[in-house]
Amino acid sequence: MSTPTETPSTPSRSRKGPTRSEVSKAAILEAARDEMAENGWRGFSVDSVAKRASASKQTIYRWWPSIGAMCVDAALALIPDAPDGGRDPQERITALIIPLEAAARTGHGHAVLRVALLAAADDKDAGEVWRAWVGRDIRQPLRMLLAELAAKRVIRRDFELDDVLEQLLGPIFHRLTISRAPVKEGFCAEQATAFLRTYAQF
Amino acid sequence: MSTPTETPSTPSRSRKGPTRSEVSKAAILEAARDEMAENGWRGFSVDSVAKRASASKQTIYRWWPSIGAMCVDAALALIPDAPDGGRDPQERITALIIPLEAAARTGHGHAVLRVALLAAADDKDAGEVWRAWVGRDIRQPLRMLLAELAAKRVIRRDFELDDVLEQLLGPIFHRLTISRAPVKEGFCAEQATAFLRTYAQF
Amino acid sequence: MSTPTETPSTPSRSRKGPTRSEVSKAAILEAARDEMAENGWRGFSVDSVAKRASASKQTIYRWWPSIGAMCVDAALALIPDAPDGGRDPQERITALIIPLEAAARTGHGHAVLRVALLAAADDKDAGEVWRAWVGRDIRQPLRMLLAELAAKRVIRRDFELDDVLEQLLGPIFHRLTISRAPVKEGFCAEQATAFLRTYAQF
Amino acid sequence: MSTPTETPSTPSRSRKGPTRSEVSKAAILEAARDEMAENGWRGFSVDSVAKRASASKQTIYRWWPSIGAMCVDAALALIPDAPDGGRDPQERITALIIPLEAAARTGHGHAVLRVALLAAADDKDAGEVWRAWVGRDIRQPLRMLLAELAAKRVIRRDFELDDVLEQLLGPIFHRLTISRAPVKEGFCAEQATAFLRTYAQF
DNA sequence: TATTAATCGAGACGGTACGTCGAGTCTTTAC
DNA sequence: GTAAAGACTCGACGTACCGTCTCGATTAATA
Repeated sequence: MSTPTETPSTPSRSRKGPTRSEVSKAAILEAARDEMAENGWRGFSVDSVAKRASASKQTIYRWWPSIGAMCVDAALALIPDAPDGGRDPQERITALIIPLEAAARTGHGHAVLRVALLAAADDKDAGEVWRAWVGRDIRQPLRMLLAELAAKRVIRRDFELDDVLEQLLGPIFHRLTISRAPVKEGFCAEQATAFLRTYAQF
Repeated sequence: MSTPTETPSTPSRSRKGPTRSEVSKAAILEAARDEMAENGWRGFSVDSVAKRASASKQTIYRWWPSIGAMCVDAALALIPDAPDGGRDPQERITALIIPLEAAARTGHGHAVLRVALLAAADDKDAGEVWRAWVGRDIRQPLRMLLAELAAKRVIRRDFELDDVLEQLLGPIFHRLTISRAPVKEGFCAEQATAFLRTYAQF
Repeated sequence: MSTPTETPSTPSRSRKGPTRSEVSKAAILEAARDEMAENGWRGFSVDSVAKRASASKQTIYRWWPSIGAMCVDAALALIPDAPDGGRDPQERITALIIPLEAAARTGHGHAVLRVALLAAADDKDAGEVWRAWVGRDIRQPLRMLLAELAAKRVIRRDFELDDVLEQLLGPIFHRLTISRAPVKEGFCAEQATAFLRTYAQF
Repeated sequence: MSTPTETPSTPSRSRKGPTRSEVSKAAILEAARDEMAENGWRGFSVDSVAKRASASKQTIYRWWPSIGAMCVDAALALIPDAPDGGRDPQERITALIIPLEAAARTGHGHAVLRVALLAAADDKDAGEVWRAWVGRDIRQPLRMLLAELAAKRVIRRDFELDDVLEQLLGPIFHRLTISRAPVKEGFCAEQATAFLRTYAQF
């Protein structure tokens, strides 16, 4: 996992009354994933999630700013942490995006990720949650890595970080959403290879 | 345009009653594009389109199997025909995908294409319409072109057609949907260049 | 039958083209009766009648001012002519209303009459058609008969014709519509008897 | 009034969430009466009632099994309780049915009652609601009264309760629905008189 | 220990939209 | 000229959800 929503860093617990029920939260996210996989984004409904999780709609609206944000959260919970990449440039780039491949290859992860991407593209709040996660877990480490590779003259310097991000993520997103084809093992490694060939220092 | 909806193979007026009103069809697609740009995919409503087009919902459901299919049709009408590519391999590849760039750079084309992509990813019928268009206007010509380039030893032979398609289309789709950044002029040309570098014959 | 709508008395056949198709009319009324019996008044639809009769909706609207009027026509076609009443006052009164009883006791006549009454009560045109028929076939003969009976001192003179009509017709209409109980043989005779007892000359 | 809708046999607030909004209920019935008077039965629409009452359609369907049942409820709310009849047989019979006359003579009561009767005749649920009310407020007291009068030899014994009911109610229903004539004061008293003359013990 | 504030489930509420059906009109082809 | 076929706009159907609100029950810090 990657701590998608900020847990409020345990702020001294000053309020009266009961605190947030983590068991409710988990049940809601679990139910949300099932509903996402079954009904897609437009067919997704808060009522169904609440009923399936035996939760109240109010509880959902209390903790997420929009249902799209909840969908993204539910999907992010499926994405494992990035592994250590070793020393090889291709492996280090692959390591940044392979958690997505891993999530897409487990259970209904493919469908859940698809709906999360649709939510991020269609809903303001969901988009912010998604881009915040990508920024922290992929974009920022990628920026460091590319700077290092450029300094070592492994790759050229004339690239736009966001263009690279799109070339690395675009293909897998296309596969998850439009073509819906299964994500083969090694798919992300291929993208990393393609990137290095494209930007290789000649 | 690229004749998105099939013209009926029997052009001769054989049935009795009245025929499809082309005025209505145009008004509906126009209204659909406006609604798509304004409200996104989940916020898109048939009622609004019908009202804006002064059309009946029945008329919409009569001619499209689902609202998603109509959205894809509405977007496809924005995409111009592919230009002639000349002789240069990079230009010939670019020519296949540049109509998408052109559509994304005109008026509300960016938003309309985004919603069409979301519809294609979220709705079965819409996905079929979209993939049918891609298959005819991009995938099939691309297959021919790649076979020719491989025969001339410009590119390697060990590629999967669908992987290439995803590498060419994925980045622009990501930009249209997730990052929502404007599509710069020459964006598609860059993808073609990247592809040729990746698959260059060494 | 009682010639509910005026057939134009075979007027010289001067126009071109085919004249009104009597076979169409019969099919429409037959289909209408079936639909009335199956779906009631609020559930009755012109589309269904047209489809069942293999007729065009236009044909229906061409010949009846409203669907209610058509329903009343369809029901009136079920009502036989009044029999000759003989000399007995009770029998003569019974004879005026017994056609309704007869119609209500055949096939789906009960349901058809119910819907016709609902149409007559709910639709302006239907009401006029119904009241025209009642006026000609019941009210007018009843007026003559009551005048004769009053002259012979069989009944009192202080009655309102319309009150009498309501006392004679109200019970059978109530049975057809609200209670939906079967109309027993002799039901109308009982009403006639009750009327004579009520207005008997003492 | 006569408590048309069943008060729930469990008066104690046992369930969790909110209870039925009586404000909404009153607004809906009021709006329904207006719509009934304006548009009749076939022209009556739930959408219009909801809009006029500033209520949601869902709220209507939550509490009534059908729109017809709601129409009957709306009309029953106009009918006052039966007065005390005194000792005179004619007055005691009149007292049972005079609430209908009273309702029919106030404001748009005539039209509202008409539509309620049409609903009761055309819609299963509405018919049940109507017959339940008639059974409790008219038929049952009438049965007791007639038994008493028969025991006192005021009337004959050979009558069918439902036939009597039809003779008492049929005329006023005919007037409300088919003839649409105003209900004169004393109309119900006349029916009671007619009944007593008809069934008088000779 | 009692009070109090926040949480939770359940679900009613006013609304908007769904996809279908029907009304009444109009247009086209067949006879 | 009449009829079948059926497309058209418009409006209503009964259902599903949205996001908000209210209710009784529960839970934990405060008094």
